[in-house]
Amino acid sequence: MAARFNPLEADARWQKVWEEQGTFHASGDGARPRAYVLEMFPYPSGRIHIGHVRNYVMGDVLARYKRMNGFDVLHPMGWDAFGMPAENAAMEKKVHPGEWTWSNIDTMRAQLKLMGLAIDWTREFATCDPSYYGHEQALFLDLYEAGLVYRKQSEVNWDPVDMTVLANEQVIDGRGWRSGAPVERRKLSQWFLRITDFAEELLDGLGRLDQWPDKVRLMQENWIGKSQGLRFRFDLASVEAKERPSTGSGRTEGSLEAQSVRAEPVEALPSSFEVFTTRPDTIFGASFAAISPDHPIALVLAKDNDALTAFIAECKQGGTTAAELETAEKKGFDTGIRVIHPLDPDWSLPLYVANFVLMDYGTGAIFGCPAHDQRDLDFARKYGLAVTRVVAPSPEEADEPIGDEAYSGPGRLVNSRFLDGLTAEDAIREVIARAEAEGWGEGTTVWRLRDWGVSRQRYWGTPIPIVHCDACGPVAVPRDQLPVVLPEDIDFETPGNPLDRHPTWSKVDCPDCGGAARRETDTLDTFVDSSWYFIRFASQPGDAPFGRAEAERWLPVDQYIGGVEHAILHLLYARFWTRALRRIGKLDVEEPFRGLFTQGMVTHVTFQDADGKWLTPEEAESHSGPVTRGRIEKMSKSKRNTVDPEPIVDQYGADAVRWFMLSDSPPERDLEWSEAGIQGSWRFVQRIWRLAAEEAERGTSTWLGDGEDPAVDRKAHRTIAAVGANIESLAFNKAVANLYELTNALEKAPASPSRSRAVEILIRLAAPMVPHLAEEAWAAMGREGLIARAEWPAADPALLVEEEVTIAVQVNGKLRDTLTAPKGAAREALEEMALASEKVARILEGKAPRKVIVVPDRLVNVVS
RNA sequence: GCCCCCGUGGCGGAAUUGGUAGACGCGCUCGACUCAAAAUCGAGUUCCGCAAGGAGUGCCGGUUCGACUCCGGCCGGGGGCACCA
Repeated sequence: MAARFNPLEADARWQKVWEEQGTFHASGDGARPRAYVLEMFPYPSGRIHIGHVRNYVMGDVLARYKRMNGFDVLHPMGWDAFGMPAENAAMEKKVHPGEWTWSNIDTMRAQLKLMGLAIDWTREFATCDPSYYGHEQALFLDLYEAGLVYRKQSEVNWDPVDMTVLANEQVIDGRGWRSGAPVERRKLSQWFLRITDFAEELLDGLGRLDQWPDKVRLMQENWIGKSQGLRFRFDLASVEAKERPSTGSGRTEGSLEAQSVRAEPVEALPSSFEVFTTRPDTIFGASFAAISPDHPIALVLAKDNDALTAFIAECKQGGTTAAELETAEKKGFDTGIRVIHPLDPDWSLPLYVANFVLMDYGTGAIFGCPAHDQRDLDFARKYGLAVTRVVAPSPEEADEPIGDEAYSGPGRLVNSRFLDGLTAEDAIREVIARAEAEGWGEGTTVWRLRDWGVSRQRYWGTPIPIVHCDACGPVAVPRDQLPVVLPEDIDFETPGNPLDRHPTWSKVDCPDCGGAARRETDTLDTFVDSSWYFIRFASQPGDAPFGRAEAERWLPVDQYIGGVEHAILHLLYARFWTRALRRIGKLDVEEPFRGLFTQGMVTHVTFQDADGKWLTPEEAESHSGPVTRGRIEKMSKSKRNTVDPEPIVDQYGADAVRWFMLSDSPPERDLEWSEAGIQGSWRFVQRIWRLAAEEAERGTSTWLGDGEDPAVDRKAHRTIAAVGANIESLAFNKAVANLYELTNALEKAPASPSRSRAVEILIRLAAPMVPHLAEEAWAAMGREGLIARAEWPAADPALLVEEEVTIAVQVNGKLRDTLTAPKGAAREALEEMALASEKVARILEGKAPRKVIVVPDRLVNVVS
């Protein structure tokens, strides 16, 4: 038997055996319980980097562990293959996005296979394949027919020079990334999915996802953003230099819906509009009302008001991101109109158009209470509006002036007429009750969540299966004409969507009337692709997106693993899509992912030369000029600090790389890459090998040694329990430490049958992490079959029980001594032993302790 | 700006979730083996101190017999913010 494990030879050999034997095929025959382990599928960006390896190795350990525990494991792999980088490559390298993508897939598949992942490759697919996206188009039409898809105007980033839509990522400091022109917001008619119809159940469902990290559930909860509040009506009081429309009525009591002017464009100025507030208690602190620049009233007023038109145009500058909108300077335009306070007909407030009021949230209109909202306060100070305190933490502070900071804390109402003295909560209820009784408003729920805009003005995505006909409007592409396939002959010479410019692709006959019509040239958001791929992995018939019964047997995914950066969008969209399929009767699965684990990034040092040019670590080492060692950052192509696993695997073998990825850093936290670590892992792989080789040479059928070694037995069985528990909770770094401890103990232990058994246990426990080594050792020790299919050892409960425990002896909470006691010793006995300690006696100086706290099997704390 | 997370030796981290802080690994030091090196093995390694002892989990304060753990306030770093995936 070789003195060293040689991965360069062994890795490929075992990978071939696994492949030939179909070791990792999910059978789905129902003979064993099922487990579905899934890592977020990769975008084929070029080559695998070490961050991918970390992600897939984690899932792999769990998948192999589950298989050893008797599960029929589904552990698939595919490619999230549509996206912008392929189009960028097309522009820069003059290569077709498809060609670029498929070639990346080939490279990355080969690289992943080098890692020895226990994947069922028979289920692999790429989302850019018509055999995938055609089914996606069918699902889109299902949702369309169910009324869950609609079209509306929505804003995009517009590059006025390149005349093209920009992704948020393509807007750098408010400018187009290629043209450098200041970006504007422009309205476009786009397709939306009604995720807001599911807001309540998506929020509700979070409560039952008990195998999700709390922080992800909290983030989704905040994202969905349920707010209770009051929606109420402001009547317009006067319109300066403008005749007020005489109508004013037409509304019926209590029917605010009929009165709503929220989204509908209007021709003439209405007599009233609605605002929404979560703080109706502060209504007597109101000092202004404000509407969004997109509000119908603003648009009507702008028709013959050039200054307002200019102001609205000014508000359109800049991109669409929340960060940009919210950090923009708060600006307002006084319309000259005044609105009547709902609780006092003699009190009127100025009406502003303000850039910070979002048309998408609530009613697109607000009332401002500067004393208790920081944004309103800033606005009031800027425009010289009144600031009246209406909530005070104590009666003495009722007239305490508000400085630069709004008061958002608790307290009771002041300066608020009939509300004075009430708590804020009671005042909220009181105002809502009064509004409802008097008919000027009603308590309501609003959501921060907006509908999901899925239109993208890009080529490399799933074509939206709709035809636009002048006579019939938007018409669904008939099912028998799916998939709508992307044209191959396209050009990326000019910016914008090549589908738009294609001479023939979009020209089709209307499926309804047969007249000349035009294909939708927008493609679907790539988040749609990733919202159902896990269903397709479970079941992939040729003639349907999935087979319902088969998919329902595998789903939900038992353990989903991926980057925390997907905590909101991808995970929320996938949850929505799954629920939408349930609602339309296609798939009876409530939640797609039962268990979720969000892992940290792999980081690495960065280097720059004197000119600020980024250098790879290798370049930095051999660079002639001065080199600055930069921050440790997330691996990215642009910072040139990515680490390609392939040369490292070539040098150390897959197992050392796998082991290193699992060591040290807790998986949910970032891991800093270092070569020093990988050498340690290499050494460990060899240490296990030496133990196995030694036992193999000794020959386990004729175990030598001087009999049993109970300490080794106990250590081995405690390790079984600990490693199992730690793998199940994905605490791989702790499982690694457990295996190090066992290895250390076995290296020191003299030969014995116990030790021989323990070495075999060690090999089995390590198998999910270092599978090639484990197979090699398994074979060398003369075991039958593959260790990949061997059983996980069972821990003997009798060997897990401790007989003696070390008790900490504290005086006033400080450790002064320790003592050894039998497990389960009585409190009195422990107290007596502790007080007998010389060290304790010395500190007590003969005085009697005031109190003694005993925690059985743990500690005694003497309080003096 | 808003939401979320993280902060422990020279470094990565552990601590049964309020009960002996620093398991395990990396690095380093000393020693063994070697002509030498690599590999391997042994001992040591939070800080101050010869020691006794003292200090110590980003900072300040609080709760508790007892706080890395809970609470309040700060500082620093990271992720997400709806067209990056």
